[in-house]
Amino acid sequence: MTESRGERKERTRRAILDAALSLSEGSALVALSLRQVAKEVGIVPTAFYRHFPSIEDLGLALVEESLDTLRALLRELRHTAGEDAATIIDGSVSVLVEQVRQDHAHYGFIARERFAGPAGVREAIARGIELAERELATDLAHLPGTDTWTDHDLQVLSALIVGAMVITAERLLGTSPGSPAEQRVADDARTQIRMLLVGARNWQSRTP
Amino acid sequence: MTESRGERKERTRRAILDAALSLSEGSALVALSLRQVAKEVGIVPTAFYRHFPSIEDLGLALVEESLDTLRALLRELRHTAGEDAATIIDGSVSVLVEQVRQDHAHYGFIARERFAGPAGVREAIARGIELAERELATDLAHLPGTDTWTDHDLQVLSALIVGAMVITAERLLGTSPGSPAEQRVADDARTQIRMLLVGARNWQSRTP
DNA sequence: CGTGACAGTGCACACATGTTCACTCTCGTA
DNA sequence: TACGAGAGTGAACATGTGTGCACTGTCACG
Repeated sequence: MTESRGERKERTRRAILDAALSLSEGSALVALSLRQVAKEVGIVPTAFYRHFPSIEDLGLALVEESLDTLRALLRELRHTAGEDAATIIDGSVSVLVEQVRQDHAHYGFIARERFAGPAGVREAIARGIELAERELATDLAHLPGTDTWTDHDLQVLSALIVGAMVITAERLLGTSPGSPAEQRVADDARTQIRMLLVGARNWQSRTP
Repeated sequence: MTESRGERKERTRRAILDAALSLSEGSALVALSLRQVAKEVGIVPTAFYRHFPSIEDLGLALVEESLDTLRALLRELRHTAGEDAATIIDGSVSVLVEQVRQDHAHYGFIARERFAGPAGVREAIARGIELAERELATDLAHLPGTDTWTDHDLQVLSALIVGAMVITAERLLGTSPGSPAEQRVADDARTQIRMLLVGARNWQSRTP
């Protein structure tokens, strides 16, 4: 017995989460049956209840986990410093590519459940994205050149950038790691955010 | 009997489509059962097969229909002329708001099934969006001021614009018609596309 | 007028699902 | 060392599901 009681429980909990993640791939959370995941994990259906009261709660746990990796992405992005804007952008997109490649399952889950998931799941994801927008806005406010900007315009700009990131992530999900397609998506994303930043640089907030 | 045989069949076909659209709202296509829609329509389950060979095909028909309304949006957008760029943008966003408001069910369906739907459905939607990007790119090419642009850069720019439109549509889906929230989303979208176009105006394609 | 195509019915079946309950066995603790 | 908590079992249930089959009635057409 090299495993403690708690470790063993945690291990099957993880197995359940992984099974759910893998099974819901190519479909949706709502099309996931308790018995299916139980069979995949290798436990009897009723044992599922020892870990989650329902599939819905399993979904919420999965969202929580996925949002964690999303937050990790943001943290990583924040540390992507550089000399000029161009290198910052290039680095950020690289980080995005890396993360999506690495946590493919989680990002796929978020993409799928963002609109198709149950209400609680949808709201949690929406909150996560909003948070990203707000954080980016405050980050932008501390950058030089944004002194003439309205708070609201900064908010709108970050929404635009985050939106571009989301769409890029969604596109990346459809490509395989290291493929030319992935490279193309990444390059295009870099170009897009550059365009977008050229726009920002020449922007002039109208005083309200 | 004021209804012909064919009209009657078409009517229950429509009823099935509408029922599926309404029932899949708040969930997903994959979580839709044949018996459920049959009960909603008021026919016996097996009668469903007179109209569709399976739920999956029902889904494809719904996608087709939804993509039709998407194409209608594009057509409408194309006719939104104006003096300067600003009025074109304002008009286009207004059209988007109007259309999403009017065909809420279809756009919601697209948003939900874009990633959570079965493979065939996902691909059909992806093709529809790509088509929109290509069409916008050729439209942009005929505009003055884009002579120095690379074909590829034009393509990337339209992907960016279409992406912003998609995200705006998704945001609009969460607001109720005529609400202040809807107004806010629309206004922000106008600002975003303006920013984006300022970027485009100052863009300089690197010769490859 | 008759007849056949065919939308819709009703029953049947085999199967999957969520949840219940009483149970076993084993680790951690008192 | 004794025991209790609790992860996992296995049988049972009511219910929902897709689909097959024989059927009925009625509109359209020869």
